[in-house]
Amino acid sequence: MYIKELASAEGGTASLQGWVANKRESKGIVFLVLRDGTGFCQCVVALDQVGPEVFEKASGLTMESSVKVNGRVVRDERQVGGFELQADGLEVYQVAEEYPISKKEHGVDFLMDNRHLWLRSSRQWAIMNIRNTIIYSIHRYFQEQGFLQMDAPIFTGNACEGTSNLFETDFYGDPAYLSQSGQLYGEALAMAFGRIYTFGPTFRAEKSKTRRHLSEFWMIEPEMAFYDIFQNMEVIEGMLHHVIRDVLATNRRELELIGRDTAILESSLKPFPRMTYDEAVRIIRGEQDVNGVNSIASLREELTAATARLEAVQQEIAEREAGLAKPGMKKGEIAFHQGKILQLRKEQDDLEEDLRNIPQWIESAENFQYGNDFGGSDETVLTRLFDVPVMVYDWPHEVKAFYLKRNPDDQSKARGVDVLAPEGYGEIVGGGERETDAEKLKQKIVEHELPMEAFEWYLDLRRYGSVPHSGFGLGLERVVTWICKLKHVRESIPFGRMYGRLLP
RNA sequence: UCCUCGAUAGCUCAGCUGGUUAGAGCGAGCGGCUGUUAACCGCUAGGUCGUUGGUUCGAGCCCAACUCGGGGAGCCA
Repeated sequence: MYIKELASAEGGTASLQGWVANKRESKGIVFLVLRDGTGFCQCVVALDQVGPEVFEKASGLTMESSVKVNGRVVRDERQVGGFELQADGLEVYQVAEEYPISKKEHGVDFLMDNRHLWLRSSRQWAIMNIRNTIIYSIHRYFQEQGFLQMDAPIFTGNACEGTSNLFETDFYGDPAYLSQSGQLYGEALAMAFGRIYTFGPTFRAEKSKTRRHLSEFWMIEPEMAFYDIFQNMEVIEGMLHHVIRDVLATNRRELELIGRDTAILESSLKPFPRMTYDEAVRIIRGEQDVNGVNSIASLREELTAATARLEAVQQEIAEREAGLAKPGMKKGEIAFHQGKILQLRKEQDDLEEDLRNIPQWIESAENFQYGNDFGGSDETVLTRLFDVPVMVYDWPHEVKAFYLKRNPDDQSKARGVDVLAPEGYGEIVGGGERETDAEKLKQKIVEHELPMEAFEWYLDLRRYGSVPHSGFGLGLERVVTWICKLKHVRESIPFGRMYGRLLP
């Protein structure tokens, strides 16, 4: 039986197999928190119930020891899953060696070195369950509408958008690259099957060390024949609504466990604001307000607030340290204050980071040059003003990919669309309507100095029955990161690959 | 590639303007306690202060280079 199914055995008996996630012990009673992958359940081993032999075994268990526990299923509202198991039998598979991950806090580097074990912790369990819901939800959304899931190759001979950030490998003596996008293949598939989506790994050899970059990540790339950019936006919004609704419906417990405030997720079920690049620029520069809020003014307010908070935090740290310096404090009290100080120092670090960042955001927002692509700070400045993802379309064609169609009414704009997640998460989707004219494409390929011969097959798509079509790419990990409100993408994927991280 | 912050016990951190035997909590081991939720209380063990070189009577602390890591810029999903 699995922990998830305990409700069906209430009042009866159950046999659980799993790992010891936590243990607390008193004379005559041992509390084992068992973890089996489907959930967590406290098992109570009482000396007078099981006898000295079994009790001795329970008492000798270490963290992450593997066991089988038989017992009575009792409802107990104090427990996470709502049930506990009152043991009458215990079988030990293995008494684990000293487990490196303790119940206290750890640093990122240590945890990443132990990622294979870190995944067992409740927070990671919750995140991975949400990731699973998101993946399943995306498949369901497209499958139910009749899209075909198709796979683009991972080895590619040509670069989709330039070669600078590609991983090069050896393909029987010829250079080959790991795919940085399946999009061009997606377009070929859409011309064959109408509406398709790819769902696969993508590789970017960017030496970026930021909280939103991975070298290997999973991308969903739908491509639809006969769709224009506005229909494309409908699909993006529909898909994200579907995903958010599914996560809210199936992962309430997990969201609570990781402390995710669901208010913004609920409000993201509203229609997403759609604005042109021009309008977004006016908002970033503070020339246009959003619901009465001005970007620059609100940044200034935040800067003031952060400065005041930092002073308060520093003062509290000083006070608590002074208190600790005095003799005669009880051990528990000392531990309490030390814990507080640790928390405050973390907050201090975060505030200091804000104080470094915000002035830069203000500067870059005030001096934003019309015609440029948005940087990370510009996205933050814009999305802070919304509680839903924002869709920005019609970008200056110079900053966007060669395959995007121009706005027929304004040739300076390309029909690309970026979806920017709120709360500072930035770009989660990039897409647009594709150029249909072979000659215009050729011209762009020349301008971008791309090897024409590698794109001949792509140009064929415009020679034989060219049609309007659109699509987009969704970064799975960025969506997981936003929905779970994680500080870093590395927690959104089982084994993240990024600059400086290849093991485990 | 650039900017910025950091590296002290198994883990998370403290260590004042350079000063003699480097501290705490957690974890581990032992003991105590029938209901705990990061349980609690007592005791014990545990350190070549990232590496190399320099300054100094004296370096965990100052300087330089390197290595590794955090955050950011660029680039992007």
